[in-house]
Amino acid sequence: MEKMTIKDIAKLVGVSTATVSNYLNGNLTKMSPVTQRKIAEMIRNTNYVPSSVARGLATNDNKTIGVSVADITNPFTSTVLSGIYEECGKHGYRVLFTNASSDASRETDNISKLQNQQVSGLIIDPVEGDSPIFKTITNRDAVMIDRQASQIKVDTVVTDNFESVKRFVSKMLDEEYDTLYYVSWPLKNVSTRWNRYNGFLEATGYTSGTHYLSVHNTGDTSEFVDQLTEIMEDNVGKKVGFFTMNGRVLIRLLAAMEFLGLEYPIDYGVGSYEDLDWMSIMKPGISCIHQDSYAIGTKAVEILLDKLNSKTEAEPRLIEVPTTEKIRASY
Amino acid sequence: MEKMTIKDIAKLVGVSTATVSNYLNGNLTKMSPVTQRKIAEMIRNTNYVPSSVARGLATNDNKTIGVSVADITNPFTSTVLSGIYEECGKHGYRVLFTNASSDASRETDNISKLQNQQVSGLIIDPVEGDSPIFKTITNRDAVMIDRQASQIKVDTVVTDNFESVKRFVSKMLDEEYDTLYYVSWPLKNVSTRWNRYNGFLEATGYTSGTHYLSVHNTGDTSEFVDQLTEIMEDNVGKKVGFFTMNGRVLIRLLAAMEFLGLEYPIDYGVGSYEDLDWMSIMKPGISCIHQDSYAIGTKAVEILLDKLNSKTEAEPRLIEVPTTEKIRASY
DNA sequence: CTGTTAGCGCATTCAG
DNA sequence: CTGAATGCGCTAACAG
Repeated sequence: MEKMTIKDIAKLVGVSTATVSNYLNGNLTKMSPVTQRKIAEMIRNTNYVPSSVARGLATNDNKTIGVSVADITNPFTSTVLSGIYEECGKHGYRVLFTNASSDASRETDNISKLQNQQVSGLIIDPVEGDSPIFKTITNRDAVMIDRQASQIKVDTVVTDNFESVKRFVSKMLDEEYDTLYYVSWPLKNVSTRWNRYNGFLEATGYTSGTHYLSVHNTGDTSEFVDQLTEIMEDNVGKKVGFFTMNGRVLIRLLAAMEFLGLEYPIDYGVGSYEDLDWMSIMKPGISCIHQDSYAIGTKAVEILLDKLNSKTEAEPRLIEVPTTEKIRASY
Repeated sequence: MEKMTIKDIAKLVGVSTATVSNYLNGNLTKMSPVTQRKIAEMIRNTNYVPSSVARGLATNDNKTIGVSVADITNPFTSTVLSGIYEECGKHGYRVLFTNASSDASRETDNISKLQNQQVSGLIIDPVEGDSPIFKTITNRDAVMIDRQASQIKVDTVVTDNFESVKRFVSKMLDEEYDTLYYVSWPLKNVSTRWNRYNGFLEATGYTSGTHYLSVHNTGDTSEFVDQLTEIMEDNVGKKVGFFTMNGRVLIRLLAAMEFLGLEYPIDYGVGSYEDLDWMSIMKPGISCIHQDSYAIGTKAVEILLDKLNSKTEAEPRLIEVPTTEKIRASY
């Protein structure tokens, strides 16, 4: 059973390759119903499948969208990817996957490679808000997700960071905390971290730069523990709470607190962005903000394919996907 | 700046396309050093990048490996994928991603699509141990990971399931448990679940079919809670322990126990397969088996590319990646 | 309604 | 050491 080509089935049916090609592309008006039927049957019998590679060469559009993610290991990201894949499948697109492992230079590399593979479109989950490579992408064939560039040059799909944190932290405030802290990876140039921080500031009224605590995602957390110690000492007798900007940061906080012999919700209160499965079985459960990662993926694809089909370049938009709250008992 | 082709740079340099092609493919002996230099320079100046699509058509090998995963949302799987991507990149292969969302028919679909996209090779993380589509894949261009087929027809890379569970459970036994239970998703035809169960049986000496508890990964867990209740009632005054076959199952168990008002390690002991970041911050920390998911990914790619390059079909092998133990205080 | 033909960008003989 | 010619599988005018 050799690999069939369009020529083979044309010969078998007794028509030209052009006719078969037309059939494959749905130009049914260009041939008689009999021919259609004969071609259809022959294709079924031979299990013929057109070569997407050849088609890609001929049409200069190989129906694949390239995805660059910052870190596939992040549970948020894998859910987004599943959304992307699902939506692409619905529209007959494949997905070419790349992962930067949180390394900006890897990302640059990945994106330029994707561009050179002549993908139809690009979906980028950026490592940081800025990168020279971003200058090379256009709003005609790309969309960004999760994190927004400092300058929005292409459509960007993010979760509702600012407002949802503002709302959530306001609720924490209702519990009469004396003081609240925002805990995050180093803010750097990452929009999600900043937007959540700003939502936090808006709710609390604190001034920027204060009530902010950063952890490094690398091994050593002694510095972080020291800062925490100081904060807790400064606030003896007061009610102090923390808002962590994602699940992994929350883990750092909890580990550090455990190390200090402190327990929530007694010694401190805590709430977090991101809703991970294990948060519900903590004792007590972690109150958090649930984001619809899957929808971010599907939405991004929808927008992208829309653009690809209507070759008109529009103004870049910022789409915010709403969140929900899971109130449990951690604060 | 139009898209350059091999013809363009051939013309610019003043040689034929064949020479440029030879240069691109490292056949440097076929041209003078001067020509090499001129071509090299021209390529640099024009930012020329050969079209992988065209090359794919011409060579009938488009340097992409297709990946079919059972569920990208599984933390295990995303780490594996990152390993796959990394190793592929090192060897100049791209990765075409597909996800079955734990649906066997989606998987069949995905794999047959990948086959029709003329990928160079296939890596499959199967939904179940058996599927008609597996008959269509050969050991020349595919490897399976994580779960093994009931009949090993292609090289398969898995974690050391049986032995590591056997060892781990033996240690639990040293703590003088009166009785131990294995908790799992329904065993079905999934090798990882069975192999871990068999390791459990080997260590405990129980007979197959006993001391086994299954949870469904769908919403309702009332049945599971009932079984648990019964077990705990049957064993009042005795020391009872549980081994969960992965992190998500552990979560179900913990949630159910919480519902019953029971606490580890007091009312029961627990250990688990899989080492997830949150397990260390549970109180007390969860003792578990740590598997090297990343290595599974890289290993799979290594084996696959090996096969692709040495077109000789060998006997399918089963490769087991070793695990390590994280002993904390949950039993 | 159907067939001819010329590419798409590159690799690969085979001559020179 | 170099180039002309041919083909990979398919699409897209353009004729008929």
